[in-house]
Amino acid sequence: MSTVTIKDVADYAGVSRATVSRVLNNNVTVADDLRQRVLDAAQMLGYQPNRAARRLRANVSDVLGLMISDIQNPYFISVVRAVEDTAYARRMSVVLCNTDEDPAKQQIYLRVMQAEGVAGLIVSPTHVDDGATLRAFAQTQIPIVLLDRQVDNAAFDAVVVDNVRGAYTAVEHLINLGYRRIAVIGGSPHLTTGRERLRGYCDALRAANLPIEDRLVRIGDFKIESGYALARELAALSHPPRAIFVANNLMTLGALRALRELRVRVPEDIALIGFDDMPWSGELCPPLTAVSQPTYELGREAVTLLLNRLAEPNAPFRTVSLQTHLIVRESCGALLQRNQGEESAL
Amino acid sequence: MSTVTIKDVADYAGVSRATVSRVLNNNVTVADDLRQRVLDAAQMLGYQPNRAARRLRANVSDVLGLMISDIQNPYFISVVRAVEDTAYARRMSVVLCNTDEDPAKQQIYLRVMQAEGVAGLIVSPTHVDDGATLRAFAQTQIPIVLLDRQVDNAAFDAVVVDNVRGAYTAVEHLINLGYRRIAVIGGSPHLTTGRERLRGYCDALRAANLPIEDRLVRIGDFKIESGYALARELAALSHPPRAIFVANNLMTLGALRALRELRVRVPEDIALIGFDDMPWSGELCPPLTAVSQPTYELGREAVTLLLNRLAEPNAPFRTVSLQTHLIVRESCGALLQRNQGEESAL
DNA sequence: CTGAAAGCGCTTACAG
DNA sequence: CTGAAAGCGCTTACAG
Repeated sequence: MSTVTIKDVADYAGVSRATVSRVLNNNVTVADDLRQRVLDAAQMLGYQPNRAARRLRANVSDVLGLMISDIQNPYFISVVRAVEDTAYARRMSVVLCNTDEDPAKQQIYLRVMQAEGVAGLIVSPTHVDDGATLRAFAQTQIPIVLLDRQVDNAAFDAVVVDNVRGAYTAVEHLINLGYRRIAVIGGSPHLTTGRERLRGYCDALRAANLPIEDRLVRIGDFKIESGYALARELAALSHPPRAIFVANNLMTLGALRALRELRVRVPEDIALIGFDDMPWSGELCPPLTAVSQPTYELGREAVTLLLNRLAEPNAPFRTVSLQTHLIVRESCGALLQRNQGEESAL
Repeated sequence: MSTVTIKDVADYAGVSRATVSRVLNNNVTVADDLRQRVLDAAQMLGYQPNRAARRLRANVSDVLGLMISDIQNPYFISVVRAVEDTAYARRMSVVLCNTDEDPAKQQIYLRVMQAEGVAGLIVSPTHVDDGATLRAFAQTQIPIVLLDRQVDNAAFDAVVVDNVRGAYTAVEHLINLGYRRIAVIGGSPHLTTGRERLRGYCDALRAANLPIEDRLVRIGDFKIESGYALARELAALSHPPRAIFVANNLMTLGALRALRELRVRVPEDIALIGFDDMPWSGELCPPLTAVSQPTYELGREAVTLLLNRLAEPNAPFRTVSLQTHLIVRESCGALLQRNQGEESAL
């Protein structure tokens, strides 16, 4: 298994290195017997073309860059898995980095990716203002596809979810259940996901002619701790909400912890719906009603967009928007037995 | 941001390309003024050495391969995060792949990693019998460090956890709580983790002079579904166990789901302790008592071992074994109020 | 259809 | 201490 090069294969097959290369990248016609000899030799010797050399010479790369903004988030895990699977099927590798929601780190990684010679980049940007940075990077001719979040003032291929509608549906569900005082724990306002899910919340209240109360609108940063802190604040209100819509999975986990500690019963005292489903959402306490994103499809679609872009560099940019769906379990109170009188008090 | 090469820097600084290279890899003395000119020029032009070229020529690589056996498992997420962080601090990138517990896929990825020219490899092997495969790979001079699992008949650097002791502690805890009929849902017997955690279970029972009952020993495959199926089987026994030790996080989640569906109360009817803690284990239903692994340290230590190996290729192989600790919450029944009479019936 | 040769962007003996 | 040159393993015009 010590390194066998194209020269070894050429010698073994009795042809030139050019011919070996041609056969293996089969873009051009090679006589059948030569082709066969080369294939046999490569097989025999266990030849594996050196990717670094290939990349250097041909400006052709088999590696995909994946820049995730928070690798601890279960949401992204599923995406990573999908990207990995899809890349594997195309015989590409993926180099992964975690920008940790930090624009500076993202900037550094962008340069690493360039130096690494990736064929293309899938990135969940750290900020709506990353447009300029990303556009500058795109000058290198390395295509970018945005994942999960969009960016202002710049056009890229993107795959996202219909956040407004997802949030709307969740809040509407609470309203239909009879809740009137519904709070929101929103996500980062410098992220499109944060903005859009908040919009969905507001739209749903307005559509039901319900007031939007300032004190019931709390903005966090999509991390566990902020969900925890904000849920505590809401529960401590003199006139606390009867339901909360939480804009992502991590904050939902934080909120659940806070309410547990406070001995606030979910859903009896306060109902909860979270954005993002997780494989174990049904085992949480209580089983979580959640807006489920098609994470696997998101990742797969991102790779597809990237590959299409590589094939057609000048095609118009395309945004693929996928729908979410609500999974109703117990935290929203849908299973609660209540009488009419009680309902009007929610 | 279009590509600037070493030639551009050399021209700009008025030196040869060799000098630029020397300054940037500062292994050799260069006159201070030249050095400064080069540094300025590089800074000025935003020079980023082409990694593919570097790898090709110098056989020096800045990329670490990370081969994970199940990227969906929250356990590995934390490890990935640690590896990523640590690599980043050393200015290295990581190329990730998911072998999906499949030896064939692992084999393919091994070749990809070689072609990719990684500096070294961190791998959680798919099977104790992967020794031969990995040893063959090691012929390429690319060092390997094993993570989480060991392999038979082959020596590598490795970072693992004391599984026997971790499992022992968990089962001992159950025994101390008064449980006598304790079942186990074990992991894959072709993995050292599966074997060792089972051993810990057996050791603890023996130490307490408790019998090991065949029907209370169920072996799964570390996936959710097997935890689910096996928990159902145990609960359906004519004389079901009063406590279960589950050998990993995913199977624990499956067991929780099964018991919920069966309306078996945890811990009142059957107590549960799982191997592996998760950030949201406290929010599960009920809050989970678990054997916590120092996942972040595991990942960090793996990178350290790899870097040491790169620096000293002939040092003796080293296995770093980290300790786990038990986090007591509610699923084990520690918080249950019981009287003496009841205890003797467990 | 096939081979000899140039060259991708680096690093590193080899001279001086 | 510094530069000219060779060469890492490929691919791709350029001839034939």
